[in-house]
Amino acid sequence: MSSLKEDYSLKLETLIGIFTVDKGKIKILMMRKKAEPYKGYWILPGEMLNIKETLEDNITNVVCEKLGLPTMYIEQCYTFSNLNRHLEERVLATAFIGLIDNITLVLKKQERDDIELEWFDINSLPKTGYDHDKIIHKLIAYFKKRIINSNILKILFPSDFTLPELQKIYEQILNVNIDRRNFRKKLINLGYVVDTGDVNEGYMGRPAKLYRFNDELESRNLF
Amino acid sequence: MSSLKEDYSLKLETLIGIFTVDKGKIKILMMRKKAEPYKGYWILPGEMLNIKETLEDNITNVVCEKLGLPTMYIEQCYTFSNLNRHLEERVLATAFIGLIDNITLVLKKQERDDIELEWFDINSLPKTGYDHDKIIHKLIAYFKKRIINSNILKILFPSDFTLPELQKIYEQILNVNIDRRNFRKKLINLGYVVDTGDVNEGYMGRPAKLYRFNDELESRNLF
DNA sequence: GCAAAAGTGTTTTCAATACACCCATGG
DNA sequence: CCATGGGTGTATTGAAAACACTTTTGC
Repeated sequence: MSSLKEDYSLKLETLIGIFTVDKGKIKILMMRKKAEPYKGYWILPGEMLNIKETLEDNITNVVCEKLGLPTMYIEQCYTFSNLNRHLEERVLATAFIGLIDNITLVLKKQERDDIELEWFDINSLPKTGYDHDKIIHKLIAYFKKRIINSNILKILFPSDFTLPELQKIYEQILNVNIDRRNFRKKLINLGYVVDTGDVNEGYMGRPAKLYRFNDELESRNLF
Repeated sequence: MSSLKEDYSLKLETLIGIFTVDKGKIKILMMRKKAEPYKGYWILPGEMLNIKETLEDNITNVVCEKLGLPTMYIEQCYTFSNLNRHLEERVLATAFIGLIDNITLVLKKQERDDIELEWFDINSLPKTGYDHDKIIHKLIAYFKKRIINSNILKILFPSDFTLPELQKIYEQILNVNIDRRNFRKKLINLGYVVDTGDVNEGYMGRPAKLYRFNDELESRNLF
């Protein structure tokens, strides 16, 4: 009977794909594994779930304590339960996405010696350990879907972004080209973005006007 | 050290909210609990996850073996990890939605003595055990969101449904009234539904034409 | 013939699309 | 002055929304 009871005893880890936007590119944060197995491979940050904490507390702790990042917007995405995820024991994984804007990220920047972190463009991912490749792709698909059918893009674009920047992100996510004039017309005429009156100087070409999202508008699908 | 190891050992159960549409109403299947705790209360069907199975295998098994229902469309929704979900031990729960059309359901109908099942209108739910009330509401919200931004409504409406039926579901989900003429125009003109040529006789009033979804059309948000 | 429920058409408004030239800055 | 990148306007098409009367059946 005690072996039967043992049959229901599992381990569960958390994993998080943290996304940001930098110079028109969507990036995800990965961590380099320092020990075997998969030494030198890149993995998603995460931690084994302790019996005394919730998944959400655990992942918040991973973000703030382990990674040294600011508190950020987090959503649960999926729980992976393949039998052979880990080599020695049965470990399930609940995966999250986290969103942080690049400005906050740079302000908070604090290097840590004990972990090696790097931001990868979601179109050129490194060699990953475990089943993280599969998980990352699910997280990216989830991220894209959420950008399209919610207004969480606001989180990645705090005040003072340019419309060409925003357009690049939509083009990557929808995998289409958008006409610049029609894009501007849509966002401005429908009241989604508001001109701040400032411009983005110091780059090549004509300076771009800076905008912010209009928080008073209810969310709806733009594309 | 062995107590530290114990700290990461958890139990995880599956739960499923099975949805169907019957006479223009959205229903969810619940099970009456036969033993303490929460004896006599209604709960979502589910099962403790065994160390040797995946979540998906487990929940498929719950549907087919435990409930005696046909194989159906299932999606994972969320993993709940509150500390006090169960009274005695720590049990997490991964919740799923299942969709089945009423025709298939009636054909497969097989009564079982050992479990008491009942379909509840999602607007008049019974008294539930554990934290299932919270879980059901999350499942309903997820279900509604998926109906809106995917084409899974097709699963609930196999060939030969009427447009007034379909409209009622949209009205419940969107919580708005839709003009009958505009509704028909949209679905028919955009090619989403196809007239089968048959009509729905034997009810009060003028018989309704029967339609089926056009499978060749790619999914998009209709509302 | 009446109650119940379903079917139908027109007009107006607004968003979607397609498309080409000018403007402001840095070097 | 030129290269780079950003900003702007118009015309056409198609869908969204508003709106009231007629048709078919069961009883």
